[in-house]
Amino acid sequence: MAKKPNPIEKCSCDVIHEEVIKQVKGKMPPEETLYDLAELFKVFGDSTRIKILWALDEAEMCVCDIAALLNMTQSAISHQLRVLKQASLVKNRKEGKVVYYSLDDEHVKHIFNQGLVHINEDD
Amino acid sequence: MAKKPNPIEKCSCDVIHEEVIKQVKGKMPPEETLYDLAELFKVFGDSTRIKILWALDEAEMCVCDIAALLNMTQSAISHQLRVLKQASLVKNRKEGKVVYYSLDDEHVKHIFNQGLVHINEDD
DNA sequence: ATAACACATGAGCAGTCGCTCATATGTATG
DNA sequence: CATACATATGAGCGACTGCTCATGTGTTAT
Repeated sequence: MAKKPNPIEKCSCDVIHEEVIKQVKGKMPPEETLYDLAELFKVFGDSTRIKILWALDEAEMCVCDIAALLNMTQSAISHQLRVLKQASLVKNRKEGKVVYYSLDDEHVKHIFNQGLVHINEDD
Repeated sequence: MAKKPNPIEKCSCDVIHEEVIKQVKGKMPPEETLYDLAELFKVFGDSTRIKILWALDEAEMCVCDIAALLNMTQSAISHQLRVLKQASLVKNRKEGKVVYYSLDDEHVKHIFNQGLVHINEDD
């Protein structure tokens, strides 16, 4: 088998299964979709935010309540709520001085549950 | 209303809804579960790993194939495959010099799909 | 207006992450 | 044996993250 010059820049090794690569490449979703997906999971990738989301799934709460529940500073919670809001995962309503947060997506629990299924497998 | 000393250390503000906090606290899963869940989503929170998982869902591939497909170095891919394997998301089999990777969890696509549902909502 | 309070936000810092580069490991081949 | 090749891995670097601390904003009460 004659050695061909590697057609792909960054990979120093020879391409072994060109057909497979071509086939898979055709089935991959657009870059942007995969990027957005990663960005979403990045938001879930922090235990503080997971706790906040889990708590808000149980009840609407104000910033101070969440801070007390998780035994963290108001500032830390506020920063995280900002991240969650930018990801369209939580919404808020204002009542005087108090801002109440709640979930803005009914899929959050579904995503959590799928994750738990993986965790609870024996490995 | 008499001001009570704040019973919780880290929160400087008054607890406004003690009943709600107590109720939600009772329904929260154990710390460790929420931490593990965050650790799992942290693995999904990188577009390179998302691409690898998506590709492996289409076909079993060797390290070199994946590197070529994603136009990245073999080293970068190898490092990421290590992370994915530690998370029990991929498995591998060795055939001579070549190591073939494939998905080790049929739930991966379900988790992705739930994420996509969120992304595709209007916001 | 002044004070008190709930919350938001910017700066800064320690820790983490994902890559590159060099090199090590392991396997087939001459 | 030496060589070539597929992969793994450690060190190191720049970028990012999640917190703290100080302060700003907006609302209510006196």
